[in-house]
This record gives sequence, C-alpha cells and structure tokens, in this order.
Amino acid sequence: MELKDTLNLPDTKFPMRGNLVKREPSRLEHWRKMGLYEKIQEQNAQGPSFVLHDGPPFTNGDVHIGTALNKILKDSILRYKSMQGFRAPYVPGWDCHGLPIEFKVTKELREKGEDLSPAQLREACADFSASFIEKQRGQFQRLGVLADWAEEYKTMKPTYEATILRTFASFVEQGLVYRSKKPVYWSIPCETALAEAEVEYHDHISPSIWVRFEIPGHQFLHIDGPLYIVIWTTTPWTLPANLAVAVHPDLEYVEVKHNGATYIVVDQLAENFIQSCELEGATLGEKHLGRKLESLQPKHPFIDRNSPVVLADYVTTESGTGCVHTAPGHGLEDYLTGLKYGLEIYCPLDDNGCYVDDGQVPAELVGVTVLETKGKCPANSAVLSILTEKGALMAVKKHEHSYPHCWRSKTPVVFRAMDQWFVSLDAHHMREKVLEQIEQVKWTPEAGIKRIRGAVETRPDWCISRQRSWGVPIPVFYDDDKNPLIDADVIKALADKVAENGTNIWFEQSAAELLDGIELPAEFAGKTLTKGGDTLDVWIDSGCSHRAVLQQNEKLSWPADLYLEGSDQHRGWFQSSIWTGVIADGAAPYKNVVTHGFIVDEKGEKISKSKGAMSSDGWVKKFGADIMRLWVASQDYRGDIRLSENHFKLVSNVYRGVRNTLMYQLGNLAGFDYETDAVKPADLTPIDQWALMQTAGFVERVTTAMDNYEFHRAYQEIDRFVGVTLSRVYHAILKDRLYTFAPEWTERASSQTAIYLIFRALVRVIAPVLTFTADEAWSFHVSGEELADDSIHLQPWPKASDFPFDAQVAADIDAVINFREEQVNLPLEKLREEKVIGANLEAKVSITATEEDPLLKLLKKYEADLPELFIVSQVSLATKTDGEVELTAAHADGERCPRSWRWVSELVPAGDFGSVSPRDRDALKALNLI
RNA sequence: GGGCGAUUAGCUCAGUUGGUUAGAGCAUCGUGUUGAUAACGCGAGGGUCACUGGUUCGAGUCCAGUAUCGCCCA
Repeated sequence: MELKDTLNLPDTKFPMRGNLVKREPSRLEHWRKMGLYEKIQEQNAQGPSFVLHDGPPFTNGDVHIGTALNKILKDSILRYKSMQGFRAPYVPGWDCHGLPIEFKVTKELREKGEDLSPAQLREACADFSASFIEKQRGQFQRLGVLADWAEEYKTMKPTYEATILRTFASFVEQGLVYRSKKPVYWSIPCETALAEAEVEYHDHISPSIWVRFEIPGHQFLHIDGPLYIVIWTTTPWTLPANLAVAVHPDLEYVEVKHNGATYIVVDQLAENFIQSCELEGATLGEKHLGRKLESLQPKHPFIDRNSPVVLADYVTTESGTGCVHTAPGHGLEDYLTGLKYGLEIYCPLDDNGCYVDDGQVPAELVGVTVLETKGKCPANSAVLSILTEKGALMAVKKHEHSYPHCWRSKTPVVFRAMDQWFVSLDAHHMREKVLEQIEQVKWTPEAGIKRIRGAVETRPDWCISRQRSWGVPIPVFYDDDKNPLIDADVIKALADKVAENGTNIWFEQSAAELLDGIELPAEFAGKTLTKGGDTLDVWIDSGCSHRAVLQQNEKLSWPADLYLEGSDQHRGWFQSSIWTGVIADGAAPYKNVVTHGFIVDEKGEKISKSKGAMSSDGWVKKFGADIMRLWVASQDYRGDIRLSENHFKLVSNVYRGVRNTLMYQLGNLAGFDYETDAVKPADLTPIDQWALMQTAGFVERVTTAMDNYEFHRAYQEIDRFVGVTLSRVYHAILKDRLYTFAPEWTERASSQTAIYLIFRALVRVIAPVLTFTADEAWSFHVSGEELADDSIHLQPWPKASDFPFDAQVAADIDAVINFREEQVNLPLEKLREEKVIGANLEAKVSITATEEDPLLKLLKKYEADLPELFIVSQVSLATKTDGEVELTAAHADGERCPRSWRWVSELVPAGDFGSVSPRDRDALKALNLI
C-alpha cells in the first residue's frame, strides 16, 4: 500500500465537467416524471400566495433570446419564492391573434395559389399559432422553465375570447365606444389600419418640395405683382387633399421679392428658402406676424378651390417654410386643425391607396397609387408633373428623415381618414383613474412610473378596430341604412355563444343565425341586419389576460403580485392591462411591475436580426440552459443586456468555479453521515466557525438581493463566495486536515460538519438560477446517484440563523485570515521567486512584535492553528521590546513528512510506510494500518 | 425632433448621507503545485470613474451642458 492510499482524498461521482447540453434533457425528463411542478405546489399549498402573471409571447416564431431572458427571470423568481414557502403557481400564456400571423399565412396561401374565405383563413392561422405554441413550449421547457403547462392560457381559446367580448361589452355599457372618421395609419399592402404599436420608424428618403400657392386679388396691401405663400412638404401625394395652409400665430413671416413676384415664408427660413429655390438676387421686404395672415385665401395649385391660411401652434421653424401644407384627412395634427376650422376630413384614397374619382381629383391622378415600391411612388411623380405643368413647383430635393413604416410589410404607411371604432379614454375621467392607479403600483426600476405615466397621459383615444380576419370580431351589426347596432346585452349574449363555440361562429354564421335567440333593442327589432367585418385590436386581447386568467383560474388571484416584461411594455401590455383593469374592474390588475431592458451586442448596440443570434435554442444547444440562466443572472437586467459568445465564455468560467467547488465539497463529504458523525456546535474548530459565519453573511446578502430581484448581485455574491471564501481560503486551508487526519478525529469531523452545512446552503442558494446543476449536486448528495427522488427545488431557502458559530472566535479568525492575505503571502512569494521554496508547505514564518501588540495577542491565542491557517509548515511567534510587527519567511526546518508533506522537526517510524510525522503516524494508527 | 434611462479597469459588477493612494470577481501576463488536475494556489499589470464646465475646503458621488448607446414617442 502506498502512503497516498492512506489519505482521505475527495471521492464523488459528481462529474467535474457539466456537459450540460447532453445532461440537462434527462433531468428535465426526470422532473416531468416525478411531477416536480405539482410537488412544489402541493408542498406550498398552505403558504402565502405569490402570483406572477405571465405576459403572453406572440406565437409566430421560435423563442427569441429576449423572450428566453424574460422567461428565465420569471422562473428564477418563482423558484426562489417557492423555496421561501410561497404558493407561487405559474400559468404561462400565448398571444395568438394578430396581423403578423395573418399576414404570413395569407402570403403562404397566396404563393400556393389558394384563396380562402375568412373562416378558412382563420383556421389556417389557428393551426399556425398552435404549431408555434408547441415549438415555443418545448423551447421554454428546455430552459428549465417550470410551469403549469396543462393550464396554459391562449388568447384564441373560446373562453378567453368570450372574456374579451365581455370586457368589450363593459366598455360599451359605459358609453366609451364610439365610431368616427379619423386619420389612422394605413398599411396599403396589409389593407389595415395600424395601431401605434404596429408602426415602426425607419429612415426614409422622400422628395421634399417647395410649392407656391397664389394669393389672388388685393388681399394683401402694398404688394405689386403676383403674391404667393410657399409651402414645403415631403409627401407630395397628399397635395390633392390639401385644404389649408397653416402658419404659427406668433412667428414673423417675411415678404421675399424676386423677379417681381412676392413670396411669403417664415422669417427664420427665408434664407434657406431663397437658396433652396435658387432665387438669385431675392430681397426681403416687410414682415408680418403669422396671426395677421389668417384671413388670406390662397388658391390650391391645381384644383379649383381655396386653401385658406389657418393658425396652428405646432408649426416650427426647423425645416420647410413655416407655412404648413394641411390635409385634414392625412394627418393627426391636420385633422385637429381641420376640426377647429370646420374643414372637411377629406381623403380621396381607396383601400388600395389609389386616388378615387370624386369629381375633384384631377383625371390624370385617378387610379394612381400612393404606395411606394422600390423607392418609387407613382402618385408623387404624377403630382410633381402636374405641379410643374402648373408652374407651382419651386424646388425638389431629397429629404432623409424618420418615417413610419408598417411593422410587417415594411412599407411606408399613409395617414388616411376612415371610419373606425374608438374607446374614449377621457369619458368618466377614465384617464385620471388610470393615472391614480399607476401611483398605487410599485414600479421597478422606479423610472418606469414616468414612462407609463407619460404614455397614459399622451395617448389619444384607443382605436380598436382592425380590418382583419385573425382576431376577435367587433360585435357590431348594421341595418340597411348603415346604422350600427352595438349593444352591451347583445354582446354579452354573443359572448355566451362564443364561450361555447369560439369566435369562428362570427365568420361562419349569418347575422340572423348569430342573433338567433338574442333579444334586440327596439329600434333594431325586426330589421334585416348585416354583421361588421372588423376585428379588435390585439392589445385588447392580451390586455384582458388578467380577467381571463387571474379571475377565472381558481389557483390564481386578482390582482397579480407581479408583472415582469421588457420595458417596451410600458406602452404595450402594462398599459392595455391597466386600462381594461380600471375600466372593467376599477383597479390596476397588478401590484408590482418589474421591467428588463433589451438585449444588445457586445458593443452595446442593437442586435441585428441577420446575425442569427436571436434564437434562444441556438445558445442552449451550444452552452446549455444553466449557462444561459447564469448569463441572465450575471447582468443588471434593468439596463441593456449584452449578448456575445465572449460573454458566455466568461459566464462559463464562473460556472466551472461553482461546479468545481460543489465537487470538492461532495468529494470531501464522502462517508460522512450528518446524523451520526456531525460534531456539536461547541466542538467546531475556529476555522469552521469562521466559514459558517461567512456563510451566514453570504446567505443574508443573497437573500436581500433575491428579494429585490437583483440577480446580478446574487451572482456576484455567489462568485465571490465560491471563488474567494471557499476556494481560495477555506477549502485550501482544509485540505491538510481533510486528507491526512483520521476520519474520527474531531477536527476532520468538525470541518465535514461545516462543509455539509455550507454545501446544503450553497446548493440551495444557486438553485433558482443554476436549476439543473443545483439539482444534480443535490442528487449526488442525497443518493450518490445522478438522479434522485428528492429535488433541491423542494428544499427550503436557507436562513442566516441556520449556521452556528461563536461570534468572537469567528471574528478572531477573520482577523487572522486578513493578516494572512495582506502580510503572509508576500514574503512567501518572494521565497518562491528566489527558488527557495515551491509549495507553501516548504516554508516557515516567524512573527515578532511587542508583547502588547494586539495582533501578537491574537496570534498567540490561535498559535496552534496558525500553520494550518497560513498553509505553511511552521509558525513561530516572538516578542521584542519595541517597533512594528515584523514578519519573515524562510525554508522550513527539519524533515518533510512524505504523507502530509509538512516539514516537522523529526520523523518517526511508521511500519511499512517508513518515516512520517508524529501526527501522521497517529493517523495511520487510528486507521489500523500500522 | 421630444420623453425616459444608461455611461466606474478587456468583461460583469460594488462604491453607504460628497471626505485619505476608486474596490471585487472573471479575463490577461508571470509563476508555483501536480493528493479538487481539462482542477487549485501565489504574484503582477490594468481605471485622468464618457466628456466639458459649475457648486464646495473637498465630487465617481450634487448641478448644467455635450457625446455615445438603448427603450418609447413624433
């Protein structure tokens, strides 16, 4: 037998390498088989409840890395809450309806040459959505997300749809729903009005044109020759709908004279105007305040009507001429000005974006489309040629600016007035009520309250109608005179039918069939009715989730304790939810809202879609779920979250440290039975008490971090605890005693007792984040096998008070260790450089100080422990009469023990093993080996 | 263009009510060990705290502006 074989070296089957990609799936299967989620719920059935309400991801693709981040954060929080004894059910959801799916499905069907009825199209959309629910569910599960998948909610489920309709009925009942002609964003390829959320801004090159409107007669005094007011626009195609020219009441406008003609533009932009239109030799004349121009009646440049000068505050001097082309049917500001001046909300475009023949539009424009394809806009070209022909066009330039685009077709959208359904947000002081409720919610980060407040304060009435099929129909009927029947009782009755059969019935049945058995208001009774073709804005769908899920699933409760989504949802889901909550239930549906930022690349810039780094699965397949989860925890998610391969490698390093530490602990607990082998708290050696004190502090700090959902702080704490407290200090010191002491010796049992307690705390603390690894380590701990019946996720969260130690002893050792870190290592390193020693055990340390020195007193108190704490072979303390503490290091004296590698004054015989130190001889004796 | 936020070593984070030479961990480099070994130890280098100006005896910390980045809006 070799000496090495007489040592108690670490022994565990817990593998050093994680091999997560390969190993994690079998643990998932194990969890599924044992019903881990259900077990956790059962265990906490009587605990206080904590309801996190899941924001439903849209079901039109693979799980995006941002969605993965979101779900991981939720899962980590819920696992933490569960370990703390909360009944924390998790019902995930899916957002199914909406334009992106309908668009994609329509496109695919068109390519196949199939033309489906709305009902058939909806079926295809439902299949599409269902297929991605399957896919995404699998991807979420792969991340380790634990949930009540059997109860998951879907916005396309009949009962959910019925809730949407009932919520809408509540809106109608309160008189908030109205119909109005209003300019809305219109996507020509999609033939639909778009919500703000469906519009994205991209840089766009538009023609910018200067157009002169003649002011005939003697409207303006002291002007000889022709007089013009000059407008500037980047949307020439809206000129046929021009009904006015807006100027700012308080700005000065100046007469620009050139070649006998006079042009009126705002003073600040006169130079710009002269240069842009190349009016060489132009001179400036009199100035006039904008409000004085209000009475002017310029002529439309190519249609026989006047375009009066109106006043508007939003006119700026940033670009153009300060005289704003106004088309009430094509812009929101123009619309408001139009209302103020009693102008028609005029919009001569059909659904396809082509000019209609209404007797006013010039014949050469009729049928021309305003849709821009490949940078060319036929309507713009046609309008420009008319303007040129009429001599009204003064200049054309290219203008790059940010312009709204359809989020799906990516084409520029147009503003177009048409009939839509709206929800009034100001009636019954609804907006004020929502703002009041916002104050009752705790927003994290705190700045979130400003964002949602701003969004609620400034949003216009909610346009809720969409001209689509894949959604919940707006339950409105029309009589022959186009009078709408929109009645809360009728809608509620319809909702009952929908709860049974889904909204498909709206598309499959006639109005008469739909209304069969439903009592109509007197004015519609007996009339022939037709059903409306619009669907509801999908934000209503998801905005009703708290009503459809929290109020209807008996395991959940309303309002939610927590909503946790990306910061973009201040304007999206958080807002739609609080509106439906306040309108239908009188309060906000959540108590706390936490937001996370967006994922950016390593430079901190928006991640580009082409990189292919967007898929959650790609990262999981390369690094494993625990690394992804650790990556999520590693950063402060309240700001931007950086994503890069490099980053994952760094996180992997930290992971390896944690894993190795667990392996060390498991290895050194081999053969240790806490019930029979643990020492009493009073018998714990000083270093073990120190380690337990450190653990208590660690647990306390991590708990605080977790309570604040500050995973990055927990991550830093874990990294530090594992890397410094345990690995560098505690575990390093322990090696000698764990390896060479006889198993029954108190010191060794003391350390194993401490390691046992620390391991069980550490593995719990990492469990919410490193779910797989913690459970793996736990399995080996409780069963010695990779998979066990028990799970770390059924264990309670540790408390600082779980760890016994004497505060004075622990503090003393802390001081000794600080002394080692600051003073002892340096001279040892110097010896190493000088090649006097290699390992620290080859060294001895001598410390000299005055008798009164507190440090010396402290060291004396623990003199016997010092070699172990300093990890050297010998430490000698000596006194002197005055001066600072002196520390010298040299090669150790005596001989090297071949068993413990420590240098001792003399070796003693140990049978067949030759000579060893007296302590090692005793150990061998205790082991009955000699 | 507007609103909100961020900006501390290569990376991820700490920096308490403004107060001595700005701290960790990881990474890097050097080195030791070979009984945690695709591991572990020790040491070193690395920051004009985004920039500019202000308040103050004193500012990473307070104020203003600028820049860059992100989200939202136009």
